[in-house]
Amino acid sequence: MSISSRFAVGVHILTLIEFNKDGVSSSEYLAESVNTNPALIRKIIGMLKKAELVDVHPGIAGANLAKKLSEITLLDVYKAVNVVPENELFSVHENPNPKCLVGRNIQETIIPILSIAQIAMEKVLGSVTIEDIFEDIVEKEKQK
Amino acid sequence: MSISSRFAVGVHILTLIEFNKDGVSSSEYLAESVNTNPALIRKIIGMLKKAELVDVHPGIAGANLAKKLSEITLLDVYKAVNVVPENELFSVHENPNPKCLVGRNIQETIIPILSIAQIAMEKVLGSVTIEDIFEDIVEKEKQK
DNA sequence: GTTACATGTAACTATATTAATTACAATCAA
DNA sequence: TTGATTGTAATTAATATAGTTACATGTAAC
Repeated sequence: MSISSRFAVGVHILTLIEFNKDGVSSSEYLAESVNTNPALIRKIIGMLKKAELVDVHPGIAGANLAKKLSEITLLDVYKAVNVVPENELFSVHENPNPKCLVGRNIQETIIPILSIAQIAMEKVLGSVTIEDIFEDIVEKEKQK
Repeated sequence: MSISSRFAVGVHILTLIEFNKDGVSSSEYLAESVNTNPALIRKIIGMLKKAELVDVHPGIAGANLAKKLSEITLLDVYKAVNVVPENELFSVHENPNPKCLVGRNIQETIIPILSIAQIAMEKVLGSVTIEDIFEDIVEKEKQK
């Protein structure tokens, strides 16, 4: 199974809001770039708002960044859009048999290891900001 | 989303086969420890067999390890049971708008970053062997 | 060769998530 | 008041998980 593309879409949205900072980033505008429909964008924007990454108001067109580009990491977005349950990237079978030596110890043995693996992944996301994405897109575009 | 517990069950199975190496690890025996049913165990064992981590034969009761404990990493198990598509822990929206600056660059910008995050996670799994799990269970049990 | 038992698989179920979509109430600017 | 936008609920189709039943296939032992 894969982590929902809500995360990638969230990054796309935030980056595009910045590129379009002199314009109005309505859900319809954003949806056209992502290539999906506005309702889905609004759902994701709602999550980003809850995490205080964007400002957006009912009745008023357009979303704006609530923080500086350099202060929003991919990890912030990842957590905002709720694609992985807290500390549960890996699910573990629930009721191993306590009468068995392995059954009664396996969870406390592997859960910390799986947690370290998850944190290693999240640490990478935490080291990249939307500003990095922004700059990289500028670079990539230059080369075209 | 979470990664399927097939992975944790796979680790459980391999560890238990080792603890039970003087006995017969039938799918029914393993299922009792995992606390699920034998058919599910056989399905997972089948994947472990395909990855050459266990030996098992139709008609003959019991599965055995095909490699030394210290030569089986959690990453081997993770790949064997196919819980995450190759290099696609993160899914990315498929058809961003090429007419938009962000749309036509976002994929090639974020995919390498997401790949680095995934590899960081997998590297942790690659650093732990079933032997480590085995030893840790021995330790945990001593403390009880 | 028949019996007993185990593995390998297919099929089916219930549940959950994703992504797409429609619909509409609530909100605000002009 | 009008027109446009956000917020949100509901629906759908597709896919994955985990559990389960059923049975053909394969092997050993009698």
